[in-house]
Amino acid sequence: MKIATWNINGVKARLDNAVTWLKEAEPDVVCLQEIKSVDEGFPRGAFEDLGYNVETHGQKGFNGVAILSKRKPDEVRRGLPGNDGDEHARYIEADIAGDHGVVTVASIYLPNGNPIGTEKFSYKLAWMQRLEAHARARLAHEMPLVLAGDFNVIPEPMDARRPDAWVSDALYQPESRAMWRTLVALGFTDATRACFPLDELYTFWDYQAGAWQKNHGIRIDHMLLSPQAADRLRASGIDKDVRAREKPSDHVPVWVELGM
DNA sequence: ATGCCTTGTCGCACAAGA
Repeated sequence: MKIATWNINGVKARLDNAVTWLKEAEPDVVCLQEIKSVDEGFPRGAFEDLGYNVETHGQKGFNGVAILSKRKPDEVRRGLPGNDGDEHARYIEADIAGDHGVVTVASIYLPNGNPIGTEKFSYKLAWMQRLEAHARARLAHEMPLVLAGDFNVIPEPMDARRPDAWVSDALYQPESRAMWRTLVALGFTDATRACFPLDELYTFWDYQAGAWQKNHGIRIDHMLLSPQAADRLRASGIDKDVRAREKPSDHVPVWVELGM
């Protein structure tokens, strides 16, 4: 089973790009972030024509997440538990059957948190604490679980071409990175890094200042595998070439192949 | 130091992104 995640930065603006990539990559499950659409406005027909079931958790104008799945999910849950007053659409998870068991897949759009020192940064850290609590509860089931998405965290210096350029950024703050480590230490495997321990891996290049041309990238899109999912890890990759196409997202797809 | 681009919005500039 191939599972992918991609922050597409606007599903309507990226529709042609997304269809092209889906036909090439042929993932069984796709987690999307920043769909920037309400549920009713999501162009579901274009994805259904490719054989996908479409589950969205959208909102107007910004944020919004979705899960596309070749097999119809057994169950779908929307929103990250822990704060009923949180209006941001940043979390959706689905139980999806493979040929050998069920995997729970979450599409995550973790808050950016900039600028630091504001309520945006405290919202990010609070959201990460809620994610940790939810992940801890899910791990207790001891089932295959994949947390996939735009985590908006640069885990290590090697995950940025120019780490010094990010020292004042919410993505690279000690608190953000510590929360990331706490989450991973619950028992997750960072799939892409596990497959390529020493490689230069980036998933985002800013639109501005020629970041792509200068390879001024960062790795912030991640796939965390529970022990039961990690046992089945066959391969992982980053579809970097998507960034060089016409009208690209500033993020590129990341994927894992699980033997299930 | 700031903006650099891009998307979406009851657009005609601005918020949000990272």
